Amino acid sequence: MEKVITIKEIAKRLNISPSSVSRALSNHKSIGLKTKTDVQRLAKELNYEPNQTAIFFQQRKTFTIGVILPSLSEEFFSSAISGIEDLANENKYTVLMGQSHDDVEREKQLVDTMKNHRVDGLIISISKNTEDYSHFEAIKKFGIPVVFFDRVPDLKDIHYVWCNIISGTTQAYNFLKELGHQSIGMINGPTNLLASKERVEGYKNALIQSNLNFDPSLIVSCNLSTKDVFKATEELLNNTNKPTAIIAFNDYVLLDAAKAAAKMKLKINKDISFVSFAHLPICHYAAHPPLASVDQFSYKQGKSAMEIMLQLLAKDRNENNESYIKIIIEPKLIVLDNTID
Amino acid sequence: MEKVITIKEIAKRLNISPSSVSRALSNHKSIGLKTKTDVQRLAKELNYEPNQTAIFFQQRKTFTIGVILPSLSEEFFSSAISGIEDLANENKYTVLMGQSHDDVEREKQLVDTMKNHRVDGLIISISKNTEDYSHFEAIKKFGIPVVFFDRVPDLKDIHYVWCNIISGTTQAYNFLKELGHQSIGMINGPTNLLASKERVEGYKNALIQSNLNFDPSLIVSCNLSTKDVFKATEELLNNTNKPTAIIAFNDYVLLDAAKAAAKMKLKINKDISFVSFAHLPICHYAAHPPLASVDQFSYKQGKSAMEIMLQLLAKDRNENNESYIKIIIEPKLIVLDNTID
DNA sequence: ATTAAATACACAAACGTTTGTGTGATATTT
DNA sequence: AAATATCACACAAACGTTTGTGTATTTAAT
Repeated sequence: MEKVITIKEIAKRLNISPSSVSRALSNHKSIGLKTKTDVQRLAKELNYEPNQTAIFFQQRKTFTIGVILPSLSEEFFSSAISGIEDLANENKYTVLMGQSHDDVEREKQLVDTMKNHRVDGLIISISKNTEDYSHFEAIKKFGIPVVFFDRVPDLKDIHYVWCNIISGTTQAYNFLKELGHQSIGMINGPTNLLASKERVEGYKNALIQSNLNFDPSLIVSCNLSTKDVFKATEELLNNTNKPTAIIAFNDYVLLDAAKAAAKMKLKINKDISFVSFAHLPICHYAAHPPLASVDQFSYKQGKSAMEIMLQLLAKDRNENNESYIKIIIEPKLIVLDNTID
Repeated sequence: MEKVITIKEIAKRLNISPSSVSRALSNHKSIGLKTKTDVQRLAKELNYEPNQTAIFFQQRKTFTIGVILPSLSEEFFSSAISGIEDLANENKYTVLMGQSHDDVEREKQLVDTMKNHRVDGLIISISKNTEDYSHFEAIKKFGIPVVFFDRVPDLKDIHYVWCNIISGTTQAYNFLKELGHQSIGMINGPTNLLASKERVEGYKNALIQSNLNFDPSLIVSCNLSTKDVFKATEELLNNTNKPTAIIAFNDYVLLDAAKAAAKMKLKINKDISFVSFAHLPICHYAAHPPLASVDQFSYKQGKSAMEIMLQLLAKDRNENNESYIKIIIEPKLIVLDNTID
């Protein structure tokens, strides 16, 4: 544990002032060539490392982006954070990460921590139970820009990245319809999520396009837990208007739903077919893969969120930012090659 | 964007000194009751938030733990980081996260960033290609403790958490042997990884226990990519001493290996059986699940790494820490219930 | 030769907080 | 009543860096 080298120390050893050392290191023109090389040589020799905490403090900027998401174990989010991180790193930013685990209290506490750490910005995908948004207001008032992605609150005055679930669901529906399915069910997510609302909207849109009537019993909601998915699947399959195909909220839901269907002695892809959302790698290894999965481009969503953030960061803090940046990403239905290999 | 409230500002408004405000806020005994309540009331009213960057700087402590891992998309690591984060949060620490993507240069750069950010400690699972450890030496010299986990360099003078792969592999071998398998192959990972070396050791141990001879052709290495796994699988299955069971480096390798075997018209779990490592949830949904998977308790590994870190952080920085903490976690072979449902 | 401009540096303040020390005013002890 | 202890606060320094301003010395321009 050697003594940590500071600018002051270098200054003392060379008998010059700290300000000159600072300027020499940053190649300021007002420093003479000899002094410059002297300083730079000694700095390297002593293994000088600038104390970022001092710089952060002095510059009122931490080059840190807070990222809060529900859970990294969902591949969607781990992929999204990669998008954020990659772009962040390219721009000298680092990621301060926190998982809410869909716990509102923890989310609030994390926002608070981020605020105290003086992150330069916050990118967040909210917990599925979050309905009070005051903690975001608080951090915004503090001058820290907030960008939402994927799990976005239903508010007007926010920046966000959002995948066009409506069109994705319509695509999914039409895909199944063209395969000849007449009765198409849907296992949806928690009703308070915009993601769920838009799936319903996309579903209905497809019906309207085809001049079909809406049967509410074909859509069931669940809280995404395995148990609830099982229940939802059974409910759908026992429905009087029994679907021959189901649109699952995402790939995880699909896996459980297919399992449930198999347990009911149904042949997957024969008696009952599935389409889901996310298009995770697991689709290619699953016992019961979906016919297709709607790719929501998680990496791109993360990257886009960071793009918005960089724009906001470039802005003058005092500008009146009455405008909000919203990026809509078009999802893509990926038909899987399920030639069982 | 209101003016940010500082201690100085509060002091000015109350006509007292900043030091008194500071002490009042931290409930120092030398401050009178009236002043204390006055300060605390005004602080709340003005929405005062302590500037952590200033505190970090002043206290030479950031309450931030750097975590570098190869890739969050591997569930093993996303689970491990959850273990780290949970324990960190309980102790007022936050996680600064970075992914190396198995790129040595990026790993080095991340270590450097962490160093500059003055993280209080670094927890890392190294890239699979890392063979030069000088960047870790550098950050250690800087007084920042480093704890390794799972992907650990083969060095003596380090703190680490490590899963007893040797015993795990022996367990896996014996499990297959008791099922009657005579010729058991192994698809191993990159040879420079300790994880790979120990798998070989565990494999050999099992042989010795059973008084069997070692056939080197039954172990093939791969770089974990899908393509390489396919190649390795084919090599094993075309071997003159053809295995009836294969121990895969991990569940991802298993998925590709099973796919490769299926492509070769082999019946999984009949012509060829698998055991793997990690025991990811995907095992329960896979088209070709392994008979068993060795759980390496990733969450626990992460948590243990953070435990070591907390111990190191509690130590006096100037103590001579010639002792190194090593935690070995016993893995557990989980036999899967593959009654196809 | 005189003045102006450029060079190369030093000085000092500031960022917001914590903490050691100093100091009057009460309160307590003898 | 004098000496001492306690209280409640103010003052100042420090953490390491950046940056605006001041100032000798040198160089260039007239």
